[in-house]
Order: sequence, then structure tokens, then C-alpha cells
Amino acid sequence: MPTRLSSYFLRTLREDPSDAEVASHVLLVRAGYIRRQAPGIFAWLPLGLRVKAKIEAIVRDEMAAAGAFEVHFPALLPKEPYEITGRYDEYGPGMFRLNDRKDAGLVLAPTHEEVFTLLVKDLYNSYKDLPLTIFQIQDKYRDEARPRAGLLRGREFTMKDAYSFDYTDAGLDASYQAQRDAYERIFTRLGLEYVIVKADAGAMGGSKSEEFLHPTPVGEDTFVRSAGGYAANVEAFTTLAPDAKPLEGLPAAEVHDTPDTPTIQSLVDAANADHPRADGSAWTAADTLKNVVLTLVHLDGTRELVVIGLPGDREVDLKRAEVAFAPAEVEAANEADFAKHPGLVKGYIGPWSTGGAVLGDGSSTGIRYLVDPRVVDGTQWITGANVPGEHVFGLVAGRDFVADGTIEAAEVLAGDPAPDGSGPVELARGMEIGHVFQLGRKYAEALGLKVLDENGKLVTVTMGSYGIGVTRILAIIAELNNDDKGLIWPPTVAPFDVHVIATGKDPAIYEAAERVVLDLEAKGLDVLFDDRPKVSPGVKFGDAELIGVPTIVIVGRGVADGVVELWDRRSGERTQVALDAVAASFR
RNA sequence: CGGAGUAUAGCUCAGUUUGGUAGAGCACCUGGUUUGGGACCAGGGGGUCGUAGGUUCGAAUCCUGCUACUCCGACCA
Repeated sequence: MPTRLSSYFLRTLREDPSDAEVASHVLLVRAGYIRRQAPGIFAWLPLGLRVKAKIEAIVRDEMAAAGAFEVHFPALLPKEPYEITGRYDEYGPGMFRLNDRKDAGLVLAPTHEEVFTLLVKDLYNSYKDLPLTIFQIQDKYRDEARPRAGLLRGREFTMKDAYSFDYTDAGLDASYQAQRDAYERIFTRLGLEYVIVKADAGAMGGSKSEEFLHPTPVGEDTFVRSAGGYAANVEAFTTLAPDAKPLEGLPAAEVHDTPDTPTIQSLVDAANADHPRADGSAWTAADTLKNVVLTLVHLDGTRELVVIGLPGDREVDLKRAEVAFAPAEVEAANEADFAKHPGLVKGYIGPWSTGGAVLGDGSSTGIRYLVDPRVVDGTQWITGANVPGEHVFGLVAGRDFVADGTIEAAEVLAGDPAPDGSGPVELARGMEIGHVFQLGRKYAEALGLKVLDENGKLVTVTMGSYGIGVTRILAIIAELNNDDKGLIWPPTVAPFDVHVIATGKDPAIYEAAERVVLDLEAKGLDVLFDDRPKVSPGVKFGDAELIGVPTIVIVGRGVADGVVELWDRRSGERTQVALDAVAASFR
């Protein structure tokens, strides 16, 4: 049976909704696919559900091809499993939490690692049952501080999440690869451009991790890539450190007066004016060692001051710092933090003073001191002397000061060398559409998932976790496929295959349209039939363009001559076809 | 969480400056006309003007508090 617009649950809007900004959001609401329920939470209408189902069908198809089995968990879960793995605390305010009438704690799951692990623990005990990959398509909940851009960043979103279970590392590698391959096929079938980048495992824990990013300027992720094939999320980028240099023969450090130079720029200007370099070349910001004071807020709420030393031509990238210090939160140090450490002279902080070490283990302040990987032994720096208006020149790393370690917290700049030697990187923005992780044994260990191996020995299972954002993908496809008239769905995900419009007052037109619809359905096509009487042609054409079914058949005035028009939504091209040849013109 | 803005009919908005009977277009209902680009005529239903308090003879309009939403930023699949 065709879907008849005269009785379909659909209302299109003539005007843009005032609360929508991006094209996908505006058009999905206007064309009657979704309705906003609360910020970042949407109701799905019949048209929207059809597109969602199309995307899910492709995902299911490839999951089955990859040997994964579908299950379905509740979105509402007890909090205990999340407490056991520590994620109840680590996830922070991003997780929806609630209590039932008995005051038992529940969560709306942001992801389902814990309960999948427990399910397998319940049912499986032997290595013979592995490998196993199971998945679900389920709504996830994350209490985003600021949901935005409609479906692109919501608080409720549909995700396909798969979990693999192996008892050997090689097995995990194979399971991971199978999902990774499936993802490539899924995104290819959906016609979505993607880049696979090295990623940080973040709150999930685990080791190897890659993100599938759709390159777009509006993406929330910054990633780097080199011509030689290296690609990584900036959060996972590792700095290519130069070789250490010999310490012998380097001149002694000298303290100079540098009044009113609290910033790197003012310091460089003063250095060039008053203390030019011996060989005559100019000092630059890269010759200075900037010491940035950060406060770590640990999970138990304690605050720890830490100083990061990095070349003065770079800023600290807070996201990278967060990753480096996870699960602690990172903040800029505030006045109260400084007040507790009078040894820190704002604007003139450095690891060294005439009185000895100022930063690091065993120093006068005892504050943890971590440096950028570029600060290798034998490098010489201009940096604060811990006295107002004074800097030390030629301070040598490894001789005059020793850091407690290195840290990947400096911003990544275009032109930085890729860590694998494949050349300089460029920066680009992308939106995460898939993520594959090797979780390793973190969850299995915490929740006690073990199996007996060939030798009858209990071994802890190793796991992978694999996510695809279904509703986000739907939004991206809508974002990529529209014009000023409305949506233009690719045939693979369109809510219908054909949109038949009957327009005219002659009853023969409607009779002809009914026959066309039957012919099309006989070919196995999903038909949306605009049979609305007393609706003017302009409205029908406008709605068809707004809804965005790829092919539109206009049954109207041509019926008298035995022809109808095929209208390609994307190209706008219209061709005349004989009435009885319409169905044959579809593959 | 910082900054900006908005809140009046189902939707998009005017009215607030200067207090005096609640408005328009679209959508919806009835009847008629119309049918290849968002038609026309006639009639109709629908709003405690976000919320609480205050000023006033009288508040959508002035004052104060609160709340919600949107955008930018921080954060985030």
C-alpha cells in the first residue's frame, strides 16, 4: 500500500523554526521529520523514523556480515556496575542520574560497556565461546552542557554500540579489525567522507583507539594529517622530540634585568634590545621557556598545582592537557592557588633561581614540573628567574634544571612534524561519526569476566568497544544534501523511493496516478503518494522539494496525452515518460 | 560555567519607546470558487501576553526577583 499524503501524519512548516540554526535542523523540522522536545532531545515523526530505519538497516547488514549478534539493553540501568568500574565518578556531570522510589540509584546510560561485560560473564565461561561480538542500536544519554545544532549534538542520540570479547591479544586485534572494516563499508555505503585518525581513549580507558571523522569546518574535533599518511586527533598527537644535545661546553646561564616583561612578547622585545644574542641573530618566542601554572582538580576534589614548561611560541592546549591529566580536571590557576605558593612570581616563573631549584620534586616549592617534549637535555632557554623583573638567559635543560617528566599539553601547530616521520602535518576540523577502541582488560578485570583457556586456566577476557552515531549521521547526511528548497536524500537513505504527485482537477488524472503508484509498488518501490484533493500544485511541488525524495513523478496535465513527468530532485531535471512506461524507467 | 539575546495564538512575528477593549500573516474549521509553482471570497474557532511580586484608577507595555529557550565561548559522540 502506498503512503497517502491525504492521511499521513505529517505537517510541513512554511517558515523556518526560530530555534533552529543549522540547515539539517531547520529542514528536518520544517519537512516534518522531527520535533524538538527539550534542548537536545527530539521526537521522531514517521518520515524521520523511515530515514533512521534505513541507516540502521545498513548498519545491521554490515554488523551481521561482520559476525556480530544484535541484542538490546535498557537505556535505564542501575548505577552499581558503573560504580565498580569507576565511571560513575569519572563521567562527571555528563551522565544523567536518577533515583527510584526506593532511593536506588539509576543512570541513563551514556554507553553500555559494563552491562555487556556482565551479560557475557553471566553466560560464558569457556574460551571455546570466544571470540564474540555483540551489538545493539539504542538511545544514549549525555547531559551536554550545551546541546546545539539540532541532531548534531543532542543529549539523547541513537548509537550502534558493539562490544567484542576475546581471550588473546591477537584475537582482540582481529575483532577490532573486523569492526573497523565494517565501519569503512558502512560509511562508504552511506556516501560519507571519513578520515580514520588515531584517538585518545578518554573516559573509556584502554589502549588502541581510532576515530572516524567526517571532515567538516563545523566539526568539534581538530585533527592533523600529514602527506605521508599520518592522521590523529590533536588530543592523541604525540610530539616528535629532537635529540638531546651534549651539555659540554655550553656557557653558564646569566641572570639579566628585564623590567616590565611579564609577557612573552615583551620579554622577546627586551631581550633583543638589551641583551642581543652573541651571533647577532634575533631572539624569538621559541627561545623562551614559558611556564604555565595549572590547577588539577582530582576526582576527590583536591586541588594540585602543576607547572608546565613549553616553548614560548606555543600555548597550552587545555584539551590536550585534560587528556594528559585524566581523569583529573584542568583549570587555569586562580588567585587563591597562587596565594598558597608565594614562591611563584607571576610573570617571572622559572624552574631555576640563584637560590636553587624552584619547580619540581625536591625544589623550594615542591610543585610538580612537567615540560614539553621539545625541552630536551642540552637545549638553552630564556626563562623567568623567579624575581620580579629578572630572567635567566642560556638556562640549560638537564644541567641547570631537571623536570619531573614530559607532557603532551602544548598546542599542535600546522607544520609540526608527524611523529612517524611522514612529514609536516596540516590541521583540519572533523565531526566524529564512529569510534573504535581496544578496551583491553579494564572492564573485564573490574567486573570479573574470566574464561577457562585451553589449559584449564582462568584468564581475563580482553574487550573492544565500537560506536557509530546513527542520528548524528542522519543529521550530517541532511546537512550535506539540501538546497534552498529543502532536503535531497541520497537514494540509500531516502524515506521513500518515489514521490508521486497527482495534480489537476480531471478525475482521470487521479485514476492514472493510482495506476502509476500500483505499477511502481509492483516493482518493489516505496511510494509516497500526494493524493491530496483541493491542494494547489504549488503546495504539492513545494512539499515534494522540502521532503526530498530523490525522484518525483508528476501526474497531471500530461495525462491527456498519455504522459507523466519524472522529476529528479537533485538535478531539477524533468523528463516526459509515457504513462505505462513509468515503472520501467526505474531500475 | 562566562558573554549576548529572546519569551505575545499551533508556527513566524508586530504591539512595549509614550500604560487606556489582544493584533497580522501562515496554519486550522464551515460554505463556495480554483487546480502546473506555496490561490480567492465569505464566515469562524483559538492567547491567564514565560512566571511571581510591585507601582497605578488602569500594566503585554513601567520596576524587581525568578524561570525557560536561542546564539557565541568553555565543554562535549
